[in-house]
Amino acid sequence: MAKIVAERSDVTPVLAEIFREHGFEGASLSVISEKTGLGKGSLYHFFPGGKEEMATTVLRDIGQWFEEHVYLPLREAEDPRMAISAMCRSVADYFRSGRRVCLVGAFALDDVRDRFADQVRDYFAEWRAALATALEKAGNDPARAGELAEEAVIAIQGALVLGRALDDTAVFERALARVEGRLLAGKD
Amino acid sequence: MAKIVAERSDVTPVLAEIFREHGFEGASLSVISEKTGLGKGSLYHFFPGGKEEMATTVLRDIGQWFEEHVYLPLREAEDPRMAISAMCRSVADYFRSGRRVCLVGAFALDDVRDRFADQVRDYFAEWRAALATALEKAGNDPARAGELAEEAVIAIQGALVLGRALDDTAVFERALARVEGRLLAGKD
DNA sequence: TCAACTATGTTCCAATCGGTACAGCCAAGA
DNA sequence: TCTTGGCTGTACCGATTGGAACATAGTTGA
Repeated sequence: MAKIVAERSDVTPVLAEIFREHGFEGASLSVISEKTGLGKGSLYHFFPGGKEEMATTVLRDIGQWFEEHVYLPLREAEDPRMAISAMCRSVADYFRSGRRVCLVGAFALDDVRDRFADQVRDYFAEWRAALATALEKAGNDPARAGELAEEAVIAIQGALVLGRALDDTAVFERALARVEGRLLAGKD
Repeated sequence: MAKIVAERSDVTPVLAEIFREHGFEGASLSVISEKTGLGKGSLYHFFPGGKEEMATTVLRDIGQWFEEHVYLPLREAEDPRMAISAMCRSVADYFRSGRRVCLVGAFALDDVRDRFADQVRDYFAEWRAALATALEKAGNDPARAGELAEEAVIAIQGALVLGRALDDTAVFERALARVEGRLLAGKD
């Protein structure tokens, strides 16, 4: 058979979507094999550690994407208010207006959280910290910046839950608009 | 062997805790059998429909608890502001300050949402509606009441996610305090 | 007192699980 | 051209899955 893709980096986003859809336990090797188009042999060639290595790879991938597109722009922005707006756009894009689930959030609610505790914690801790940094640069005092940042992350995650529960993308869009407004206003 | 408990209603809360801890796919019959202390024979006597029936029973149980302790008091409160405060206390209790996960929220993020879509949707829809009713009675106009209610439910769910991800119960407590303050203030 | 019924533990089942072994395939370098 | 080594499909492994069957023990009503 011809060498078509054969790079871990090509398979990782597909794996991410599978884990998002089925969760860790629900993602069986057979559905992984089917949706990636890779036989078990290939899967274990790329991920000798099996499902666990697939999941950590996916989590690292997600972490890197957020670091590059969200955390770093927030931390190093010249105009923090513009960076915050940009974050909201990126997040809306990434989560497809709530149609897409946050894999890290889903893992956090599951008992697999324990197996990936470090990566799950870091994802949210860095998000909160980067947003707080931007909020401070926008003129909020440290305590207020931390509170606003935490509230924003909470609202985004909660909106993903509620939006999927009600099967209504408007929930997420409304929530994100509120988040942006409150972050930019800075007051209660 | 002696008849010890032998009621569905005795097993249901245990099942709920198992599903909360492991998710639907992760809750195998063997752990269910172990934690309930019931053999497979007994489990299938009480729940002929297998795991699916166990889950729907648990969801119905949760729905009834919230109807009785949260939704109904909110809808029929004489003093809506006191009812809102009572809701916050009930919720903090129920979720054990964030140490306990919202099973319905966890299901919403999983692909099992599709199998229990109606129960998942109703849980959140009724919560939002009951809270909005109380907020209207407290003097908010309907649009504002709906927005505040949605925001509160989102914040609670998001706080459960973030709290578990960071393994920090203070996250949930802070969030709930903010929710109560904002619901009672009524303004932005 | 004795059948009828309910609850329970044990056992078994086919299917599927995650994972391994391995033989061959292909493209590229020597 | 031949070799090499990364990739792939297939067959298979033991373990576990969700589920069903069944014999028996406890309870109950006649």
